[in-house]
Amino acid sequence: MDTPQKSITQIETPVSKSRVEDSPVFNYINSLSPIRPVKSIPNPHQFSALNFTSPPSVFTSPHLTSSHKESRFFKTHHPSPDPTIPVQESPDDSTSNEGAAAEAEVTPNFNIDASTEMEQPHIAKETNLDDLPLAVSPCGRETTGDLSLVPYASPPREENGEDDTGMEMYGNVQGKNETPDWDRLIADSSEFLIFSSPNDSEAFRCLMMQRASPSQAPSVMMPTMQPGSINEPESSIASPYGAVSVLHRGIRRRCLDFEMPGNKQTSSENNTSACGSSSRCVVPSIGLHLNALLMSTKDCKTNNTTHDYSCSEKYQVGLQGSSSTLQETLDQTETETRDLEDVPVEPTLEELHLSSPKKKRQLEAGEGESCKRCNCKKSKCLKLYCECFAAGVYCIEPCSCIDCFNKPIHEDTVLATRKQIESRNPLAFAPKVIKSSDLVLETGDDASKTPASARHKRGCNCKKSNCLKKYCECFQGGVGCSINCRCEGCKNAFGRKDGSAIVDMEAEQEEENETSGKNRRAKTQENSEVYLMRKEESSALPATPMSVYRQQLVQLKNMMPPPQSVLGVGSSSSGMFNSQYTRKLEMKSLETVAEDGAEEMPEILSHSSIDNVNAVSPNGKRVSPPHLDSSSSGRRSGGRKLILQSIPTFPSLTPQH
DNA sequence: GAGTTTGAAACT
DNA sequence: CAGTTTCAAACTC
Repeated sequence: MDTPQKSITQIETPVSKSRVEDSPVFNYINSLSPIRPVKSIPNPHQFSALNFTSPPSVFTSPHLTSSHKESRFFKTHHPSPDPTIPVQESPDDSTSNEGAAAEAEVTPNFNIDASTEMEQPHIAKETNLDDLPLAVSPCGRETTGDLSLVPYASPPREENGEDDTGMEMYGNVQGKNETPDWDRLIADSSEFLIFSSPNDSEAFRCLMMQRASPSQAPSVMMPTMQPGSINEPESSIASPYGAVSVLHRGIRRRCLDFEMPGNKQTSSENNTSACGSSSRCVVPSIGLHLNALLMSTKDCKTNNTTHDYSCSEKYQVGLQGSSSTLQETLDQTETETRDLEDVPVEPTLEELHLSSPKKKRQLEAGEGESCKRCNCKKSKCLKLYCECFAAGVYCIEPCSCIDCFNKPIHEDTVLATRKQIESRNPLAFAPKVIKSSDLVLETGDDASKTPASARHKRGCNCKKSNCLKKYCECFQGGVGCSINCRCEGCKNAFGRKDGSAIVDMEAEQEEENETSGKNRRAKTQENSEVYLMRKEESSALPATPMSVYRQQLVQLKNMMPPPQSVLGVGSSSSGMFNSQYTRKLEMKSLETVAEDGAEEMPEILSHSSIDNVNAVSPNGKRVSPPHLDSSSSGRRSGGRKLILQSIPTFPSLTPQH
């Protein structure tokens, strides 16, 4: 509004002056004076570009650092939004209409430029700012690299707007209005700033776009979003920054992605629909999604109407963003995969979620007892003795614990205790079962040498159970014993310490011999479950959530779904992923990827290779290719194949629907 | 459901 | 790091 007036005035002014003074010199001067700004403008643009490339101090300060580093925690997101908002708001405030218009105008130009630079022309089609750069996002992961950058974002704009259109515009403006240009410039600059500094904004938007796409968003978004109703503001705000983090880290990205979309576009829809329709309202919270998931799945199942929400809310302890992410990712992935593949994989969800021993127990006990949980009496549920606590979940009604402090009410205590425990043992809450590839990286080759690809983190110490009962964590986790184990008389059906085959017939026979008919039968089931669990776990741990979950889903689908579900002992822990642990895994995964040359293939392969002892190289470094495994063990072959298939499909997951 | 067994977690 | 104690799950009856 102001700008037009100003421009008019300015334009007129020179004329009036010229009339008054008539002297050509004055005219020139006057004319020049207005021109100056115009000329200056181009410079400023460049300047701005430069400045923007390196996030301007003003803008930068707010979003910048925190976003990346804190990406894990949703909380982090909060700060970010503020910066962006103010920037955008400022223009809007001054000229709400103009600001919007300016953005709209800018974007198109930007799009064009972006398209050229970004290489994605189609993006331009999308009118929304978010869409433009983000459109690139489809790239999703790769986007990170591309988007990365601040530099990128800023320059394009400058070039685009300023060089071609921008200059022209300004030129035109000069003729018409000078001031308006400034306003635009400011607005543009603000936008630039926003985009550039956070870069993520683009990525974020990409994510948003992908997720947001009406078709997709709902399913995926739902879980995260729902809680959003409560957290909406946060999520929405956080999203952008989250996006950044997301870009950098797959897991978080997705989380962020999911969040993001919900926030912006579908938030309203999703929120309502999600929360309302899907019972699941996962608390945005932070962590302990596993439980939430578990709870949600089970409890929800038991009580359809029920509030997953309550469950999730109750149960999830905001321990770690990463973990939460995983969980969310799982849910989302599941939903997505379902949608995509149309295969009814209901069991999958359960299975996935059931990873924790508790769940197993629950299942074993019967679904009626679905909520059965810990029974702590002296630990106050603040020690790893407590399965709930160990799983990062709050205790709930079904728990028969006494003097329980593992409740939302005592969140502070829980977190503090958790921290303490983590300080003592950073991996205390990490999944107990780790896939061999990871182990290889971590421990060296030993682990890999052992029969199963997945291994217990620390190894068991069984002396009387022969690693044939759930007393044994390895057995419970469905993984074979490894060199790390100090067990005596190991007869682990999934793989002996000495390296015997995992689920070999021999092992089964031995088990059979040892166990009575009933027990045997139960065991076989158990084993199968454990087996599946183990796979899931092993895969899940290191791999990015998406890939893992995908694999799991595929496996589950293909593999005859065990009656109940695979309870992943490790899964519980997996839910707990520590940030550190997650980092490690990520790092490892990256390494593996580098080796293999494929991003997620390595992980998958490793997972697939679980069964093959032989597959593992003597060094234990790399696992043999999946096909070998398939040939080796008939049972799993299906799973492996599936896994392989899953890999390719993986990428598609995000965007679809 | 009570009691026993077991091995991890915690402590020293 | 090793030994001991504590703890709660797993198991048995």
